Amino acid sequence: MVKRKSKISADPEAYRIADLLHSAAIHLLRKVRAQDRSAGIGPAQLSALSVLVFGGPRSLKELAQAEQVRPPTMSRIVVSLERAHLLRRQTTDDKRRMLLEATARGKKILQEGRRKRVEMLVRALQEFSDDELREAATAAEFMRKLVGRLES
Amino acid sequence: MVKRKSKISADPEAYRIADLLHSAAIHLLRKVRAQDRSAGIGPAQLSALSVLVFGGPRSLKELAQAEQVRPPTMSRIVVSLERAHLLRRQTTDDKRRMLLEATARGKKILQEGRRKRVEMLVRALQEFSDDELREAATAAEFMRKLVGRLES
DNA sequence: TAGAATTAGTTAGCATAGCTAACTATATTT
DNA sequence: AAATATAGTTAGCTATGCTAACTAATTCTA
Repeated sequence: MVKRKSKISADPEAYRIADLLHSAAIHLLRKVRAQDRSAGIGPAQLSALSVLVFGGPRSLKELAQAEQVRPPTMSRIVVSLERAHLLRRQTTDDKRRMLLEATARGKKILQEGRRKRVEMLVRALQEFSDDELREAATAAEFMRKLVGRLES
Repeated sequence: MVKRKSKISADPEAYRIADLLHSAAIHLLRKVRAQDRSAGIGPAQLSALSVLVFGGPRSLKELAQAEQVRPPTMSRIVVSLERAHLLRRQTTDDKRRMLLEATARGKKILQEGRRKRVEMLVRALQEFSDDELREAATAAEFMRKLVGRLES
C-alpha cells in the first residue's frame, strides 16, 4: 500500500540537487564566458567548432543535433564560422547535403579559445587539495552521465 | 630541485576535468532551456528573478553583480520583468538608487518556470541508484564550491 | 560652500544566438 | 510522373550580452 521510496532523495532532495546543479551551470558559464571575448568568437561558434574538431566532419543537420539547436540556428553559426575561415563546406553525392569540416585555422582558434575558458577552470582547480580534486573528477564524470541521461 | 606536484592533477588531469565540466555545463543548460519557452520568460529573467525571490530585494547594481552581468544588461532585464508585473521598483533615501522586489506573481511564475527546468533534472536524477544519488549530491556541492572560487 | 568627482541607472547602438514559418532544391516513394 | 520527404536557407522576431555616452543625485574637496 505504501509506495515506498527507495531513493535517498524522496523528492525534496533530488529537487535540491537539481536546483544546485542548474544554478551552478548558469554561473559557471557566465564567469567563463568572459574569457571568450578575446577570442573574437562566440560560445555557440566555439562549441560547434569543437564538435567538428573533436568529432570529425558532419552535415549541418547532424551538427545541429549534436549542439541541440535547430537547423536555422546552426545555419547562421556555420555562415559565421565560414566567413572567418574556420570551417569549409564540402559537397556530397546527395547534393542537398554538405559536409562541414574544420580548417587548420579553425582547429588552432578552437584550441586557443577553449584553452582560455578551460584554463580559468584549471586555475580554480589548482587551488583545490588532492581530496577535492578527486571529488572534482567524480563530479565531472557524474555531470557527463547526467547530461547523457537528460531527455533530448 | 624537483618541483614536486602534490596534485593528482599534474596539469593534464585538471585540464581534462575542466573540459568535461565546461562541456557538461553547456549541454545541461541547452537541454534544460527547452523547458523555458513554455514559461514565456527567458533564462536571464528567470535567474534574476530567482535572486530577488530567494535572496530578497536589492538594487539594480547589486542584482547585476549577483548575476554577473553589466548594469545596462540588467536594466533591460528589469524593464521586461517590470512590464510583466513580476517585480516592482521602490524608491530609497538615495534617490539615484532603487530597490527591486519580486511581486507575488513574480514568485509564482518563478516557481513554475524554475520547476519545469529543474524537474527535467529531477526526472533524470530519479533514474539513478542510491549510490549515484549520493554522487550527485557530492557533485552538486562541488560545483557550487568551484563556481564560488572562480575569479570574477 | 561651490565646484569637481563619483555613483546609480538609462539610452543608443551593436553583435550573437535562439526560435518558427516559409521557401528552394534535391531525393525518394508511390 | 507526381506526391512526399529531406537538407539547408532566408526572413523576421525575441532575448541577452557588451561598450559608450548620457542624466540625475550624492559625496568629496579645496
